[in-house]
Parts: sequence; C-alpha cells; structure tokens
Amino acid sequence: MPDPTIRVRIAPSPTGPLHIGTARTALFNFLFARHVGGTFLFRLEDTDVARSTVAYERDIIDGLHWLGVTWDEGPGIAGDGDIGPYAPYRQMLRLGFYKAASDRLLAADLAYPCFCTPDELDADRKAQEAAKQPPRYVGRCAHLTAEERAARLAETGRPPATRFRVRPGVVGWNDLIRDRIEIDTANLGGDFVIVRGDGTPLYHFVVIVDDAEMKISHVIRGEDHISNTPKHILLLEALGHPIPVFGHLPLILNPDGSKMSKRKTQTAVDDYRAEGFIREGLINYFAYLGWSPGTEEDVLTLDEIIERFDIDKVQKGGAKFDRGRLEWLNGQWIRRLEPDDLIDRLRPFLEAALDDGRIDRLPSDEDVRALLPVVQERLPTLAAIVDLVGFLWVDDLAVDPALIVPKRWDAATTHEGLAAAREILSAHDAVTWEADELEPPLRELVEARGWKAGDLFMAIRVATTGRTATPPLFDTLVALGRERTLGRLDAAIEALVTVAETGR
RNA sequence: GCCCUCAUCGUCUAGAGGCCUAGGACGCCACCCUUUCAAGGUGGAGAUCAGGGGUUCGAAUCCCCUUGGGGGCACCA
Repeated sequence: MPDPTIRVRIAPSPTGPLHIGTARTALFNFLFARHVGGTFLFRLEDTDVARSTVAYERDIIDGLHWLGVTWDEGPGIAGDGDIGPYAPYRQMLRLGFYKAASDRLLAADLAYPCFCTPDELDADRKAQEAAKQPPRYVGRCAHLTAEERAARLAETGRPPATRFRVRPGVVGWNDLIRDRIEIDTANLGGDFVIVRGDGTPLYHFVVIVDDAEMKISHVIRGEDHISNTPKHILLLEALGHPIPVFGHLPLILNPDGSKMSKRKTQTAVDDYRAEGFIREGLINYFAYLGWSPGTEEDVLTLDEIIERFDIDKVQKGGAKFDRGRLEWLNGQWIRRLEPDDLIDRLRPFLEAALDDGRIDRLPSDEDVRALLPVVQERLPTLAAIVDLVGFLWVDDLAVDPALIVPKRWDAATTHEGLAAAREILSAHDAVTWEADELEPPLRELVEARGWKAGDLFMAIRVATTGRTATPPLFDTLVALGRERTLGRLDAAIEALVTVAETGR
C-alpha cells in the first residue's frame, strides 16, 4: 500500500506564527500523503533573512505537531537535527544547491546579471502604472555586452542580481483540482530575479531547486500560487528537471470574502489553542474547509479523515472562515474526550486562571473529575471552564445583592427563602451533602410555602455562585462544599437585610 | 491596467444529465426535556442551483456569453 513515488511537502517561511492557512495546506498535503502511503516532508523557506526568526520556526514546528500533522522528513520535533535523505531541510543551509543551479543557468545564458537599481525599477513601475500598463521588467540588462556589464557595475557600485530569461510561448499544466491551466509567458511580467544582489536566492528559485532535489511528486498549495506556477515550470524546464503534478487548493477567506488576513480574522493557530480549541476540533474544521467526504458525516477523527480523503473531492471555490462552526465542532470534540484526557487538557487553563487571579486556588484532578458529568457538555472551549465554574475556586465571592432577588420575588421573600433554605441545608452533614439528599427537603419547603422551585433555586444559585447561569444547582452546591455554601448563603442573607431596609 | 481563477440556502457543503418539487451540517426560530445555562430530541423558515443563451427527450450538472467574487503581476514567501 505504501507508495514511494508520492512525495509532498509543506514549506512554510518562518516570518510569522503558524497561520491557519499554512496549517490547512499542511494538513491537505499530509492527508494526501497518508491516504496513499506517500511521504510528507517539511522544509523551512527561510531565505527572507530580514523577516525570518527562530522563534517563528519553533512556533510553526510545534504548532503543526500539536495538531497532529507530522512529517517523515524535516526538522526534528525538539529542534534537533533534520531527519531524512535530503537534509538539511532549511534553505539557508542549502545555499550551495542554489548557487550551483544559478551558475548553470548563467553559464547557459538562461539567466543574466541585472544591475538595475531599486530606483530604476521603481521608476519603470511608476511609468507603467501611469501608462495603465501591467508592471513588467523592461529588459534593460537583458542583452548587455561584457563591457557594458563592467560599466554598469562600476556605475552602480553594487553586485548584480540574477535574472531568469522568460522564454516566449505558452506554459500549461493539468492541475490536480482545476484541470487544464495555460498561461502565456508574455503575462509573467518579464524576466524575473532569482538571486538577490547579496547572493541570497529568491522564493521562485529555491522552491523549484529544492522540490526537484527532494523529488517532490505533487506540489499542493494555495490558489494564490497559480500564477507563479508557470515561472516554476519554466525554471524546472531550464534546469532539466521533471515537472511535478501541481494542485491548487481554494483559499480560506475572511467572512467578507477577501483573502484571509490577520486584520480581519484571527489567523494564528496559537491564539485558537490559547482560547481552548482542541486539535481534534481544529483539524476537523480545517479539513472541511474546501473538502468533504461526500457523506453526511460531520465529526471525524484525523484517522477517519485520512481514510476518506480524496483530492478529487476538493472544492474549487474559496471558503469563508466561519468561527461559529469551528466552535460547534470544538464542542463536539470536547464532549467526546475521555475524562482523564479532558482533565489533563483543562489543567493549563486552570493554572492560567490562577496566575492572573481569576481564581484563588487550583482544584485537584479529583475535584475536576467529579465536575465533569455536569461540565463537559457545557464547554465550547477548554478556557470556558473558568467562566463556567470558576466561582468554585474563588475565596471571596462578590455578589451583587440586587441580582440575588429572583424576578418574581421581592427582597423580603428572598431573604425569607434563603434563610429557610440555609436552615434546611445546614441540617446536612458532610456525609449527606449529596445532590440527591439536598434537593427533596428544599422541594418540600417550596411546596409548603406555595413558592415556585425555580425562584428559590435561582436565589440560592446566585447567592452561592454569583451567576444566573450555572451547571445544575445541587451538583454545583456539592462541588462547592457544605461550608462554603453555608458561608455564601449567610453573606447573601446579610446583604439582603440591608437591601430590604434600603428598599432595593 | 494585464493575466489567471471561481460561482448550489447567511456560512461550510452533497450533487459528476434523469434518483432534485436540490440533501446534510452550522447559525436562526419554535416546541419537547428542564431549577438556570448548556447538551439532547422534534419540527420550521432559509437556494427560481448568479443571469442569459445554447446542446439534449431531459441540465444545478455539458458549451458559450454576461455579471459578480477572488487571486496574482517584488532583489516577499
């Protein structure tokens, strides 16, 4: 079943934290490879030295691993050495390959040194824009004699860039998900730079040198690369390399339909992680952005997605990012987690809450486990745990007395109700402090007084938790404990005296 | 400006000529359950398949045009 001829890659550039778009593209490559038993590799495109950082490298590598998108070749997990037959997998460590390739092109006159200065290029651009012409390199250095080159060098005083000659004609390919695409090279913007004046190679060049060297069979990437593909094919051709199969994925869009941007959509995977989105939810959601199994299944594990993945079923049109749907899927997955697993995953969020003072102490694993039956189905995200039941671990609960009085009751009734409830609850000892034991006597109280259970329960709820929405009341009181419950009731009763006297 | 590309409910999508009076899911609404909030269950509103021409006995599905959206055109990736 393994197919050694299938080799795909994700090649992010470490110029920012792991982006949702990168994660999705990585996932699709990963799914494609895993489904057929091919190889998935990770390569760092770090030739933009000015913007690349090691911190971003780590973020991307860690984030992808966290999601479960792991590679067969590439940097090791802990930042240790690269693994695989084509190591190293980071471009700044592969400069020799690019130098050799550009020398070959230069020697064959398929590329040439370009002495144009940024100012000259800028002026060209402006003139073209003014003339409503598409921007393109004018070819100033395309046919210089040796003497002219020497003169230009002396004149500009800076080392030349290397420009690739774009041959006339039409370049086409059979796109994996869009069928035939053909582009006239006249529309490519003229000869393009493949190596900067400082000797560092540019994206279009390194990507094909590495893809060829690493025997990439399928290049699966975002739709935004469609117009780059002819350049890549031309380069591959000039170097005599085989042309891989190209497949262009639909883009993830902002809700307004534009290409996803940090400004309009939260794009860092880290940020979702920090909010308590779990990998299962994120992966499930990403997979369904532009793909579906063609069945009516919605909630699938990574393995199930791998099993069903079919590149032919990938959508062509872009998909708007829908956070609401992500939240729903995340909730689905949180509900499916095993207790031990969920407790582990909740831990960091509880610790964070302790750190910033939203709670005063940490519950034990057993405390959390006891809560799970009533809490698990109420968590859209892991971080929501603090919002939901943080009041359990707060020492001094600040409750607005006005909030304690249920809609249909006045302060005096509420005071009376809470006092009576306090009396009944205090009769329980630590042993009978169980939900099943606490509820019946309070129901009897309500019955005797002709009250509505909901009113009394709401008063108790707010008095003991400070909130009008909580997990089931008696489970909550059990979690709170006898002493704290009685203490909070006392505080509320006292506060109500004041309110009653002041007249609300 | 030029080139490329896309087009089914608000959103993600099913649909590869007759199974479609277009299915599912999210969201929304109602009801049920219920001490609140969720979850869950049931039901509902919601797409003249962007528009117009063809092809065909028959088109959401094939072709053309129009319109609209998106992407690209760097010594960024």
